[in-house]
Amino acid sequence: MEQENYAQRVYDVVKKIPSGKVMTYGQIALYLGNPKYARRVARAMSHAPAALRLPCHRVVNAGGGTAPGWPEQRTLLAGEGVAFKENGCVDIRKYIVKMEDLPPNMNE
DNA sequence: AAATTGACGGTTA
DNA sequence: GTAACCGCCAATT
Repeated sequence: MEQENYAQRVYDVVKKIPSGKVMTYGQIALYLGNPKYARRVARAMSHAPAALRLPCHRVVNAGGGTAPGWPEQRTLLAGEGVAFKENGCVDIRKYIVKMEDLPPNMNE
């Protein structure tokens, strides 16, 4: 199970997401060099150990929809200052942040 | 080895 | 602007 190396990259990026901002799985996947690895990132998050303190609550899908089975994610984001639409989706248009805006990765 | 599922994305209708 | 379909990759059964 060495593939977790990829998940590690995801964790590293997610860890750098600033408060009050959000990122999409596709954006992270693209950053890792694979535009269609969105699902892989999602799966990695589901397996993401809480010990890593990953702010996975700042990670949402392309539609700004929060993770199913994890309703408190919205509460966490709300605590970060992120606004939500009536449909329960995050205003990614306003809170999305690019990895270019994140601190430099000194892993590669 | 094959089939099914899943914290998804993008395109077409 | 919303709804539905297909496509992608990996892990699990």
